[in-house]
Amino acid sequence: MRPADRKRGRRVPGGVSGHVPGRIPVLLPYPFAGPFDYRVPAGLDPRPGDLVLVPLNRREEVGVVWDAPAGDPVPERKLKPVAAVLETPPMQPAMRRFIDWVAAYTLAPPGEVMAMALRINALRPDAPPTGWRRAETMLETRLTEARRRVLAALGEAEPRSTAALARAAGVGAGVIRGMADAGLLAPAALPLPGFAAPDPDQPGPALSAEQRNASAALREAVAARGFSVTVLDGVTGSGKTEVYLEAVAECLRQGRQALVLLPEIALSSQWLERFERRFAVAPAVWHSDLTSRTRRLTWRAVAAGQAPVVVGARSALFLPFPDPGLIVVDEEHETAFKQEDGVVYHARDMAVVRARLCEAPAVLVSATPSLETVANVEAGRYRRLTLPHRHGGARLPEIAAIDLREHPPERGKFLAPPLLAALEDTFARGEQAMLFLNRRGYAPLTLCRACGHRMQCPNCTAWLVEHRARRQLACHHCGHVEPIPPTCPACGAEHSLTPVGPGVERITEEAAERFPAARRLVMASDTVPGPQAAAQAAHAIEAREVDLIIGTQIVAKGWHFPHLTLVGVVDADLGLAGGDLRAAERTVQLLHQVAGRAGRAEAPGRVLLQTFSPEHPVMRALVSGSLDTFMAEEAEMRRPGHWPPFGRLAALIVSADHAEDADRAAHDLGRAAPSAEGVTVLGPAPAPLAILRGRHRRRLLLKTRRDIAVQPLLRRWLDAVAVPRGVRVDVDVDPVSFL
DNA sequence: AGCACGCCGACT
DNA sequence: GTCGGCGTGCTC
Repeated sequence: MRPADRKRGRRVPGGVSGHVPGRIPVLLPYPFAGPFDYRVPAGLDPRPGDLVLVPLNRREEVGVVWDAPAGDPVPERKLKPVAAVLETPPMQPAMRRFIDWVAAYTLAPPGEVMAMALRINALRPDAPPTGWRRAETMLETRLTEARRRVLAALGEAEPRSTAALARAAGVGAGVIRGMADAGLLAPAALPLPGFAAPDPDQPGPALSAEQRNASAALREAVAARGFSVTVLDGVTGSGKTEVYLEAVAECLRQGRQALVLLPEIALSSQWLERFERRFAVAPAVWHSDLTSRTRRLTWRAVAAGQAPVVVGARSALFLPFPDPGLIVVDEEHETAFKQEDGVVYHARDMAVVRARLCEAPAVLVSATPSLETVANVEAGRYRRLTLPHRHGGARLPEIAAIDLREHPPERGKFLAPPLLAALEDTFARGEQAMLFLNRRGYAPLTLCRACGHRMQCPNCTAWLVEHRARRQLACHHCGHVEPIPPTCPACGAEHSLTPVGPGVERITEEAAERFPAARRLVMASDTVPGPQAAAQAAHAIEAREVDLIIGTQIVAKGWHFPHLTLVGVVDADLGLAGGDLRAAERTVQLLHQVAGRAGRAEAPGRVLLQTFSPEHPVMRALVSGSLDTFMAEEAEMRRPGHWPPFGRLAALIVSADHAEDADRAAHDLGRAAPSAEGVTVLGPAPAPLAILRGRHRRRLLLKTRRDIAVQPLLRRWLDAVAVPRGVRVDVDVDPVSFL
């Protein structure tokens, strides 16, 4: 008998659990079509959900005992025996059903989906502690000044990490190492945030009557302990976070765990501060940049029910909550919730599925709910709570368009006179301003004035973006970089390469010329790379150490800057180019979110949209504040053609190293396309990014009525076509990107 | 995903 | 004569 079984008090053998006697299906974390069968040796009794060690092709792998018997039974003689049942807590039935559901919906191999739930190395023993405390026996021998500072910084209480200690003492990490070697410091486990119990009953910020009503409704949903979906739709600055934190509090009172999904956890320093203001402790956080130790400890704490609240990116959906009592998706309209590589899934939709499978309430939060969500409200599937007013008496900003045909910027410049005047006024009043342009770098295109050559990525159908500070041209799709050439690579002309169009760097340069006294801060994914940088930037803005923020879409996300009163959108038309189904919807959402950064406290906010088409419905909707009307009109445009949310879409992306291979495979797929009433196939056509990372790409789009499931159609379709080696077909169910 | 097997170039 | 390049195929 193995120790593991003894500890779990299993009756051995005989009691085989409802499967074919002596054999069990085991799902392995690889892209196989389904689980593999294994023989159960005498002395082991693996049950569904158990983590097991099994032989696989000369190796041993960790898998999970699955529920469904495998499809074609493999001949008895091929079966290998299960090697061991692991001590790790078994995977819950609700999680197994969730994995099966996601795999079936996205057409991903189930093992690949399960890998997301196991990828935490939960099995390895703990890494050695990574912090330091004072050694027990302190040899007060000749301490250097640096070493004395380290001991002073350390104090007697909490152990601290090498990096934190070095920073606090103003010494290098080498000093810490040396002290450890000399026995002055002893290793100690670092405390992990997120496991402290938040007190739901400690008083939080004062809520308005409107907020109290909404939070009462959410608390009821949590108290009902069943599946429901509530949409919390409140204008920017209405205090939605504080409202749903009351639902979290209710969940905690029940002793259940809560999960909050944020689109960009790295940028959520202000969210974490709000959480701490409400509950006095930090939540556990989950995202891809955690150290492996923190990952492992967090995963285990979640599995043991000891992390009361987890705030995380989309991958947090696959954490092993034994009994979640609430799932919140904040900024539910955000496309960042769509995972685009590996298993292609939408975390907002899968959060609703997970909530349903574990009979918990889901809350979708946004100031600009997606059309999908609005359609679900109107169909009666989701309940909607509305917060129509800003919190604390603040008013919504006044939004106006600047017609660039009437008010052109100076030649070679991008800020129109009315916007410059507004900036000047704002700075004169001592208030803060923001310029928004969703484009990183200096210029999106570099052109030779002599021969017309355009600097292009060697691997992608994309222009290279100039990053002047780094003296580089970069591809934003594949990461290719090259130095800015001194002469035109096509014609050899000197001084002929010209930047065309603006990026945030170029706008910053223009602002610096116009307003040399204004203190500027650029916020883009490359200048604000991580959580610390984001927190630092936010604090600098809050402390009024910054007058002008120039940023890409990362400035749109939920920030609260009380002294910010002017937002200038440099190119409001930017997102509308290209025939993307959701271009208008996304542009309205993004610009509305950006606009919502203005005037969140006493001083009223103002937003100026630079556009060449102020008559465009998107601009009209933003200016008049009639977002609901716009979305209703957008919906009516999609309804007759059965476009989402009134129909279903799935994309097939065919890619190959050679264009001919991609074309041939795409045409073969096109010929085998399903045809039926209510089913349309568009394409094949070259993808807008026809070459990406050196691979040639073609797209086909399957569109069906809403009452037709796309998965069986897709399965039959893909089974009917033999895809040659070297050609890949990726399936994207419910695509949000059409590149 | 690994990790074999397999058939073609530069080495002791 | 071998070491080894990574193309392709299998893993219950």
